[in-house]
Amino acid sequence: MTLQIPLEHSNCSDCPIRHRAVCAHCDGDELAELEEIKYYRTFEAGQTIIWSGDQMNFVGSVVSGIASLTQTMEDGRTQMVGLLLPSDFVGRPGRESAAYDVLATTDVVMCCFRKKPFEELMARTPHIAHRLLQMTLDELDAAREWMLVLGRKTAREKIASLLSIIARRDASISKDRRAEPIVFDLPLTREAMADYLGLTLETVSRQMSALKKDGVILLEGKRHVTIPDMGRLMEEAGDDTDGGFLV
Amino acid sequence: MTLQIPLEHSNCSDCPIRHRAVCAHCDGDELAELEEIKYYRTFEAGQTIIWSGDQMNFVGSVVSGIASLTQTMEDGRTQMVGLLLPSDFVGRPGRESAAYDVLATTDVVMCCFRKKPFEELMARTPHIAHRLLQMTLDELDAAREWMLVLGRKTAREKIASLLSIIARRDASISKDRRAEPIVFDLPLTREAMADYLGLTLETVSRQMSALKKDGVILLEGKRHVTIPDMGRLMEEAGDDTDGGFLV
DNA sequence: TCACCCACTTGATCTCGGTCAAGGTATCTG
DNA sequence: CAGATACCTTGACCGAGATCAAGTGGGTGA
Repeated sequence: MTLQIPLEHSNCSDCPIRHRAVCAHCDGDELAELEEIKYYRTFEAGQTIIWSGDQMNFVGSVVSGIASLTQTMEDGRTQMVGLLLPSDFVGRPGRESAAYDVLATTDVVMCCFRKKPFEELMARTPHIAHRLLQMTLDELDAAREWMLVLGRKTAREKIASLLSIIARRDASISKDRRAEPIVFDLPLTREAMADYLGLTLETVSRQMSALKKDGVILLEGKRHVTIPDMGRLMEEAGDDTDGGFLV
Repeated sequence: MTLQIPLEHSNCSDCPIRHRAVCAHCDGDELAELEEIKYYRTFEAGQTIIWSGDQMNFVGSVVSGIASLTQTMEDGRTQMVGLLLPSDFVGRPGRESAAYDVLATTDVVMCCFRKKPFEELMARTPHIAHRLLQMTLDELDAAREWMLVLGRKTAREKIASLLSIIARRDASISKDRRAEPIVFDLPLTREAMADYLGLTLETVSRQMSALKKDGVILLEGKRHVTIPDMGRLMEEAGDDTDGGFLV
């Protein structure tokens, strides 16, 4: 999903974008400049961070918590079009207004930069622009993989795909040994999963139960997931078995 | 979908990317350099232009014809994840291999640039990098709009959405008067439409017939479409009535 | 002119996931 | 502790779209 900074690198700063955009080619002036235009904001679970169509006066990245980009039709049908995990970037340099609602799915801390100065810095600093292009291309890849999920996969495959995406992101942070079970807490409600996958929450619930019954996943409570065999999960997702690990 | 250069500007050159990437801030040296690394390739309808996973040694843009980015699962289910119309850009600066199959839906002429020199030029030329970032953001927006279509719209709404996207692109090239009927030839087979929308070709056919019966569209033969009332079509698509024209 | 092909249409039937409805469980509050 | 609330599960039923199966029509080549 979108973008990710290995957390062990965040000692570079408590703000991921500094590492991603700047530290790779560290430059004291740029760091100082970023520091000046930087500020933090916190949001509670369920709060709307940005309304679609609003003027956007900042860009930034998620420090902790989960946010989502969602689109809503007049009759209330909603589709999540982006999932923002810690270290993901928010905002569109060069665009004045937001294209989607950004919702805090859990409590969220964001590190923000005032947009105008950030853009000016970007214009003067080729490697920041380059970094941003790479990040955007990553997001585009993620969106397109997601389109295959939405358009062609069954409900069971959709759930397996989502679990494997989350598991992969979690696992790659801690370790990439493939054989051992992967354990994590689901950061999404059943409803958020449904909005992600184009399903209803009832179907999500049923398929979670089915995957549990079949031993593909283990569930403790409603959110704590153990994946005993990642290969098995990826078969269920309809991906080739180890594609995700080779990316 | 994706990107578009008004065709009346193409007198700047027969190759769209020169206009998009360069001419806005014309510079003789850059133009000469692009000219050197440029070449044309033609493909027949049905041919695969690029295989997913292949080494990509060029970037470029579509001069004429329609190409599509598609993903295929092992069992043959396929989903189109990008539709490339004339003037759209192909390729991922900074990536070595292709992420999707690129198929020629009709006969296609591409204008290509050898990738290595193009990237070098890009590194030296901020406004090309900037242009590319804007194009990629546009594609990301298109992909996310498409995700709403795939995840939450009914078959009828999906067809109406596709027709309105194609009509809008066609219409904006010639004129943007809203009241008059819009006429165009569908560049896609029913099967390609199905792959675009996550449907079967039978469902596409049925919904086309239904829209015709209800007077939302007029059909002469199988491909020639007239849209008497664009607002009506957009209502059927579930979009707000004039959103598309305000973009 | 006929045979063939390809893209498309239409019909009959089936099925997956949506809808509606009832319960369950954990946490918080008065 | 009772009641409220938010989140989740499960069951019964239904319908939109998939699947399977003919059939149509226009274009091409022998």
